[in-house]
Amino acid sequence: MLTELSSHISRKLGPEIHLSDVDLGMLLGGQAKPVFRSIGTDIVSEGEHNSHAFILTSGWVCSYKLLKDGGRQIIEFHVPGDFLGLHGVLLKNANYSIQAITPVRMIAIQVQSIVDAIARVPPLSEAILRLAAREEAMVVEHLLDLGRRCAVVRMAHFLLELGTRLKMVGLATDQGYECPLNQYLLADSLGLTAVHVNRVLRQLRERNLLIFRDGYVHLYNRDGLVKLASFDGSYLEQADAVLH
Amino acid sequence: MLTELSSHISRKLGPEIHLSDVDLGMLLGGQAKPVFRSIGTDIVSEGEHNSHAFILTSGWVCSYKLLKDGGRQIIEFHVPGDFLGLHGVLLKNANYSIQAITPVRMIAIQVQSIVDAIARVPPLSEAILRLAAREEAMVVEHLLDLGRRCAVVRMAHFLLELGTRLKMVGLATDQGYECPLNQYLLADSLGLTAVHVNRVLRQLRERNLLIFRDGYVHLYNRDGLVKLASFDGSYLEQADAVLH
DNA sequence: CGAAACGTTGACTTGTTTCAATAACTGTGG
DNA sequence: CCACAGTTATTGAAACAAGTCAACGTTTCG
Repeated sequence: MLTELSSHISRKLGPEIHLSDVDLGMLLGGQAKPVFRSIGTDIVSEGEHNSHAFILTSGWVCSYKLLKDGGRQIIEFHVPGDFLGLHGVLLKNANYSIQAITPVRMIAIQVQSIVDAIARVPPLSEAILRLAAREEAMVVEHLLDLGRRCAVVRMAHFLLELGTRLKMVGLATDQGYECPLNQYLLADSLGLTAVHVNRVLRQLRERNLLIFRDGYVHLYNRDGLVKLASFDGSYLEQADAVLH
Repeated sequence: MLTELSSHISRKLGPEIHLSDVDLGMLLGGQAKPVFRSIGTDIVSEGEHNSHAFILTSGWVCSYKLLKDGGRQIIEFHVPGDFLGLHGVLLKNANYSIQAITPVRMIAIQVQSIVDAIARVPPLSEAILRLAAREEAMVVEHLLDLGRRCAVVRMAHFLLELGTRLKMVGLATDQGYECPLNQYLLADSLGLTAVHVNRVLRQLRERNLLIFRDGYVHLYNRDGLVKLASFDGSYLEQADAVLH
């Protein structure tokens, strides 16, 4: 049990921070419950306070907010290895929801374990702070997408970021990756309509940059995409670095 | 010295978390240096690692990112009482810059003090985690602005949020507040052009909702604005609440 | 087989940008 | 005290990106 968890956390925290099994035991409070959720299920609901955070071990989820007009904005997609729901623990009420978009397997971590661990295990408190910083760095990058990039560039940047994150956990290569997102999810994430997402994907295909078909993103011309999107993925890695 | 700092931190952390002067001393590592910056000066520069974080005691600053095409996206504006530059301390390299937009006075805090304090003072580590969570909540709200709201609603929501935050530190009333932002800064923040910002402000004025003139935001019809923008500022407050 | 979900395409509308010009205001040096 | 440059605000007209509405094709699954 600890071994599995250890591999996921270690992957996130990078080579410089090593948490002993004792530290992990502290985090878990002696129990690592695996939990399962089916497609469409809410893992965290906006407005509720949560008693658990999660480490995603398989499947994809998204964090999102609903708008008064019925619209939805997806904040981030999360892939295996990601730490979920910390905001629902740290804030009195979660300010956004998290939903499974494929069948999902996670490890649940009790709030009290987290609080105790932060207080008692210095390397862990640093590690969790860094996760929070990295999380914000990703949201900030997403914000740039919406504020200052046109739809085609936005899509290219988004799919490159996703590929980079998946590669970090062994779920992608430079050539491409499996991706369970449909055009409605992409639209909600990029602040576009599904119709326009379709047109944008066609454009990228016709320009021989990438092909997104049958749940697979094929990065046909990765260099061209990187150039088009001015993509620099260093913000994804630096959070795992040492403090000095 | 400690008294001044204490009032600012306490205001941020809310009534439920009390940091003793001993805790604050730990945070400061025995020295609270006041520092000053003039308009346009960068306080944190993207790509650099920082040795200090700051508490803003007077003036306004903004965090932003520059784009390859010369454009700029402002991530947040910060007002007195705000904690700045934590990302430049926690990450190996800051992933966005921070700049003074008025003359600014801050208190500098050494990295090592923060690290030590997190390790040694449990309530402080919780407090800083909450600040991080609140910070992300604000960025998330901003993301909604850009992704799913039209320009007029975006502006209304933005100015209401700003008013709410300023009121929390005694710099605004329900009627309005002093605001040193020009239309170029607003444009960079909202992902619009300055020209369109001008038109949007005119529209809000002609609808008798608010008047933004001569550095003062007059919330002429606050209820109308709240309705227009579906504004709910609870995400600004909840981060300061107790854990249970 | 039929229904539901997802993808694709076209025609039209709308919000926002771009370009351009002018006005008001601020601070500076002669 | 005025002339001047630099910054900010304002407005109009044309161009463009993305949204909306609508229809149809394709796949999946019970």
